Amino acid sequence: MSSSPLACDDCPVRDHAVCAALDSQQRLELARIGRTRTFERGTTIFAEDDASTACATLIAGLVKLSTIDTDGNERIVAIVHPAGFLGRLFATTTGHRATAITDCRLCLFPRSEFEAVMHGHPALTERILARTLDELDRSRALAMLIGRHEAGPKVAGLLLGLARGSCSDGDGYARRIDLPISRGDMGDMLGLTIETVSRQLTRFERAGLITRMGLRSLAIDDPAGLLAVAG
Amino acid sequence: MSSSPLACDDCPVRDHAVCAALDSQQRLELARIGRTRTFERGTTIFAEDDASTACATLIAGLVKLSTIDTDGNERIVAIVHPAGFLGRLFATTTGHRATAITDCRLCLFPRSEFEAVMHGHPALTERILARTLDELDRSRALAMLIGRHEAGPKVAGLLLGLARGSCSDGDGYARRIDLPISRGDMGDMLGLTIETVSRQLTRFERAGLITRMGLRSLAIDDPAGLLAVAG
DNA sequence: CGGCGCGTTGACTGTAGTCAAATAAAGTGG
DNA sequence: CCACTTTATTTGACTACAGTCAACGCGCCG
Repeated sequence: MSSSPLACDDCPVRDHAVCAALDSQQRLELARIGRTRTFERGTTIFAEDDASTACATLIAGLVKLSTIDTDGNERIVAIVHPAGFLGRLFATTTGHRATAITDCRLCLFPRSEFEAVMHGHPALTERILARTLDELDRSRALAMLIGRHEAGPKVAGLLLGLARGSCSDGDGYARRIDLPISRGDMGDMLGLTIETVSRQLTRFERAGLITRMGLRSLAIDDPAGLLAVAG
Repeated sequence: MSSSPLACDDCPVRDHAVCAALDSQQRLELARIGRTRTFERGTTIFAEDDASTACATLIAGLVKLSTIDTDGNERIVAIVHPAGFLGRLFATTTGHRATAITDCRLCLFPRSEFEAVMHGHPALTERILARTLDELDRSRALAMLIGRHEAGPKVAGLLLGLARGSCSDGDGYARRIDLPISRGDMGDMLGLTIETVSRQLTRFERAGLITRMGLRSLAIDDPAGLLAVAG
C-alpha cells in the first residue's frame, strides 16, 4: 500500500474519469488535495459502516462493492472498473465494503474537500451525476438478473454483461472473456451458490454455447444462443 | 389526464422535491417550462424504450418503474413516492416503464429545457445528484433482498422497507402499513410468485409477527421478530 | 344475480441448495 | 525443477423450498 502525490499528466484514465470534466488548470485544485495509493489483491479499501471520509477514482485494477447479509453471505452490488468512482458522497457512512479484486491503484481525496471542489465547479458535479445515473441503470439491470426465477438466465445474462463490458467498442460482445471474478463472486452477484454457477457453465459448454479455457477465461461460441437463454 | 400550468406556491411537495434547491425567483424559470398533469390509476406514464423527452416531479400518488423481461414477467425496479423525480436525464431512452399505481399528479418538464435550467443552477444539479445517490442505495438494497435464497427474508425485508417508508419520522417502523402495492407487485419486486408472497404472509401471521387487516393493510405486531426473519 | 379481479390454500413437481468428495490449478519450500 | 500444500472448481447424491397448476373464497361492479 504505497502512497504518493498526483501526476495527472501521466494518468491513464485522465480522459475518462470524473476529473475529465475539468481543464488542466482546474484539475490542479484536485491534485492538491488528492494522492494515489495502491492496494493489493484481496485488500479491503473501505469497510461497510466506515465513516465516509474519502472518495476516489480507480486508476487501475478492479474493485467489488459488497455487503455481508446476516446469514454471513457476501452480496456483491457492483464491480468498479478503471476510471470508475468510489465512495459515497453526501453521506456519513460508506454503506458498502470495497475490496480490491486485483491489485489496484486509486486516486484518493478527502470527501469534504472533494465536495468543496465540486461546489466550485458545476461541470464536475454534472459529470458525477451522469456517472451515478449510469450506475443506477447498471444496478437495476443487475437486480433484474437476480430476480429471474431460473439460474440459466441469470448466469447467461451475467456472461453477456461481462462480454459487453470487456468489449472495446460500444455495443457488441467480446468473443473471448477473461473472467474478472471467481465463481463464488458470480454467485454472490446473482444470488446463487458456487455449485449452481458451475453447473450452468458446464451446461452451456455441453450445449455448445461457450468453451471454457482454463478457469478464468472462456470463449463465447454462440452469442445468439446465449442471448436466447438469457431471455 | 387533465393538464394545467404551474402554481408552485400551492405545491404540497414544494419543500421536498428537487426544485426546493431553487429560490422562488429561480423557480419561475422552471415554472415557465413545466406543467402539471394527472394520470389515472393503472395508466402508463411513459413506456420503456420511449424517447427520453420529459422528466417530472411526482406531486401526488405512487408510481412504479418496471421492465418486462423476455419471459413476459414484469420486474419492478423502484417505487416512486411524492416529491420523487421521474425520468432519465442525459439519455435518449427512458429505460423503464412508469405506471401510476394510484391516481397521480405530476409536474412535467421537457428534458432538454430542464437540463438547461440545471446547467444554470448548480444547486439544482447537486440536489438531483443527492437524490440519485439515495436512489442508488435503495436499488442496491432491493437487489440485496432479491438475492436472498429463501422467500422469508425477502418478504420480511420488503415489509420492513415499506414500514420504514410510511413512517413519518426518520428511522423506526410504522406499526400499521397500508400496502401500496398488490401481492403480484410484491412478487415482481422480489422475484417471487404471488403464491409464495401470500404463503409467507400467512406464515408471518400464524407466527404472530403481523396481522392482516383487509387485503391491503396490515399491522406489525412484532417488529423485532420480523427483523429476525429478515436477517 | 353472475362475472371478474384479487387473494388464499392445497397437491405435486422441478430446480437450486446442501453436504460431500474428486479433480484441477496455483502457490510454497526444498 | 519437483514434491507438497492450499485453494478454486467441478461433479455427484440427496433434500428442501419455491414454482406450477388448480380450486376456492371474497369483495366489487355491472
